[in-house]
Amino acid sequence: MAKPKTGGIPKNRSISLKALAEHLQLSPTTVSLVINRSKGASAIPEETQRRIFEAAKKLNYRPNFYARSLRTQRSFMIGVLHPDLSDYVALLTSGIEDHLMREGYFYFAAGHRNNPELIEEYPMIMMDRAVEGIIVIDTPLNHTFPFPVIAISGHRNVEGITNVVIDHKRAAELALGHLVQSGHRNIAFMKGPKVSSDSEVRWQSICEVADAMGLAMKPELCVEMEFSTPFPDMGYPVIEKLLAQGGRFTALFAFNDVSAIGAIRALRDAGMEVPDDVAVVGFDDIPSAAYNTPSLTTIRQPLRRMGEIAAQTLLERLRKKGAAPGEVAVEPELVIRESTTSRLKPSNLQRESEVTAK
Amino acid sequence: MAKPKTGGIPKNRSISLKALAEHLQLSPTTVSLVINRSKGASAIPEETQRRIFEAAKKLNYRPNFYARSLRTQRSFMIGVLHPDLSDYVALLTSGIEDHLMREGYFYFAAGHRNNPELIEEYPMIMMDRAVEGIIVIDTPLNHTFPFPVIAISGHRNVEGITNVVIDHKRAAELALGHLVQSGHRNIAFMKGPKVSSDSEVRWQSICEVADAMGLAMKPELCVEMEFSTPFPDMGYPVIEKLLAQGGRFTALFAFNDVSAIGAIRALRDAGMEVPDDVAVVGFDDIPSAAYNTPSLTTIRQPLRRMGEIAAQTLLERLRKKGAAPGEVAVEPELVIRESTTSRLKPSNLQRESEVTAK
DNA sequence: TAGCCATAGAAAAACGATTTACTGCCTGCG
DNA sequence: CGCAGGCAGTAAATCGTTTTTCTATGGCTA
Repeated sequence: MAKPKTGGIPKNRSISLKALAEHLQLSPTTVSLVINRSKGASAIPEETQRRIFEAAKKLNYRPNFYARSLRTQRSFMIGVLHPDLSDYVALLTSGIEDHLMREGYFYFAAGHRNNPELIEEYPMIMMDRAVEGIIVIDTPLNHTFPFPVIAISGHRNVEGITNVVIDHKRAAELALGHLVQSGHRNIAFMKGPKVSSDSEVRWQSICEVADAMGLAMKPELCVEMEFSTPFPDMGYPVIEKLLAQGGRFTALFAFNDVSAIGAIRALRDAGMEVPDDVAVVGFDDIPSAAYNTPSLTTIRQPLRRMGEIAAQTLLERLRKKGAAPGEVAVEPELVIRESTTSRLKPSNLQRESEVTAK
Repeated sequence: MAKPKTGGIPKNRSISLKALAEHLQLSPTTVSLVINRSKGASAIPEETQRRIFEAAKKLNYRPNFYARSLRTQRSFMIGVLHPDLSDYVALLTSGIEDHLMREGYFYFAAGHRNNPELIEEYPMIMMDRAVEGIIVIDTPLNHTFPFPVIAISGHRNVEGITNVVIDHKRAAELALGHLVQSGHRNIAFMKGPKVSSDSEVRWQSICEVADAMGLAMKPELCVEMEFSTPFPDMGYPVIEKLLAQGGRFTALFAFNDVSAIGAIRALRDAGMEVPDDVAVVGFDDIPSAAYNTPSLTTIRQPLRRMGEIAAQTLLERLRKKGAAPGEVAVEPELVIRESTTSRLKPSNLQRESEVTAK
């Protein structure tokens, strides 16, 4: 095992601007002006500026973040609120993080676990911590806030909240189109749990599209999930219920990939093979969708990209106050894999691609 | 769709202590003392205190976080540094978050993607933002820091860093014991990628235990992963390489669950069935392990718990400075599922349990 | 020679809390 | 009568910046 290199000195809690100024025999004002490259610094000669920078580097001066924030009223801090750190959330967050870091922002995250009190409280706490805006994922908000708010997969129409959503109508067309073209008529549907903000809109779109395609949605082939977890267990019991309802079906459109994986497990445990007995379509295209056995046919949401868009939109709103787009939509994509066809080889492992904003 | 209830007023950026004091015809001092329940507040009569609290509530007074932090030199903020938001990291983070929130701390997270510059830089940035300590996940640190640091899956011996680790020796005993008992002699081994801090220790333990069990580790049955991603693709090419080396084996001990899933896919694509042709053991017990097909036999790390322990240890070190335990170890557990046995039913879906600190 | 501008920098007032010393005023006690 | 101690607070310093306003000197121009 490597020897414990105890490299670079601990960098003790750094010195203050005042101390630095004293050391330089200058006033704090001057030093501050130069360090921040303010317009006022133009009056300070090159030589002095050099001295200042040099000393700052040598003494490892690092401005106190709190003092600075207190004065400038800026924190370069964004709050991210989500139900739970699922795969889905992790990908979105990853996209958010990418963009924020590039722009010099940090974020803090909090998971409310669908606890209504926490959903109320966290935004307040974040506000206390002076975030400049927040991004909520799959979380319904009822207030308006004194800062910009972006909702990913939010569908409320709240003043000051910009929704980043996927085109659910198109998604339904892709999924149902694929199944119908593959010859399926008896399709079972899984409605998302009430706590998930996408459930209602996604369901409506499916109904509309099915109707437009002349496809009957038989009640005995529809089930609704009762709870939400970030794990496949959320898809298991609902399939048991579906089977108990006794309808016959050759295909299943699941609410999302996580529940589709649980559903497939439940179908297998009941003696049915996927895709031979039942074809299954998921939603999201989380990383494990491609590696599940059978790999999942699914409606891909460009999650990373959606995270980036959310972050980008937020920062834009921060720059020019006022203009708050109500919605930014992205396009879904159909990814066909084993769960609706017989074995493919090699597996379809490609990742997300494009996006359209409107 | 629900009508857009625009509930509770925006809570404009809240008033200051001074304003509140003025409104009450009291000095800021008094109000501060009472609000913070300082010892000095004992001199203030009940009635006045009531008035103060009432007004604070009515005017929605919320102390300015920056001003307060500036004065008290406390931020109640922890930094969490990780390579990437994988399943593994998400679970740990979830545990960390649980504990921190309970104690009134917040955290910010950053993913360095194994970029050495970022690994250097992020702790500094976090320090600038006045975190009181940091928790690193699977990230090697070379400095010492002027605040407590906890490393999950870290194995360096650095002054001031407390490592939270799993007992790898025990883990190897469990995995190899299980395979040997099931009659396997020709076992293939996957060594983790260099960037992962667990790779070396885990490998050493396997070698020792194999040796102790009189099990030969044939070179043609050993492969090392070249890269690390949070997705199963990290396990795919390494199996192609293993097969190309031409050794015969009936079992595989993968580096972790993610790579095990990719490995299983590669084996299948090469015409071999799991577990019938090859038994596979993973490591971690991430949520999808139980839902993979075949479900994964694996060495479970109590990830959530480890996160909690890390957070708890950090806060303890924060309270009583000085005492810095070098290591806290937790016990692994063997979870037997389909990938090493023929089909089980129902699937073994239980979650993590206990832990031991030493 | 008055007026003006550029140069080089400093003083002082914020930002919004916390905290250490005080200040009067009363009352009870020896 | 003198004073200790409790009561009910307050003044002022401080945390470390940023920013607006100011000064002092010298040189140039009209």
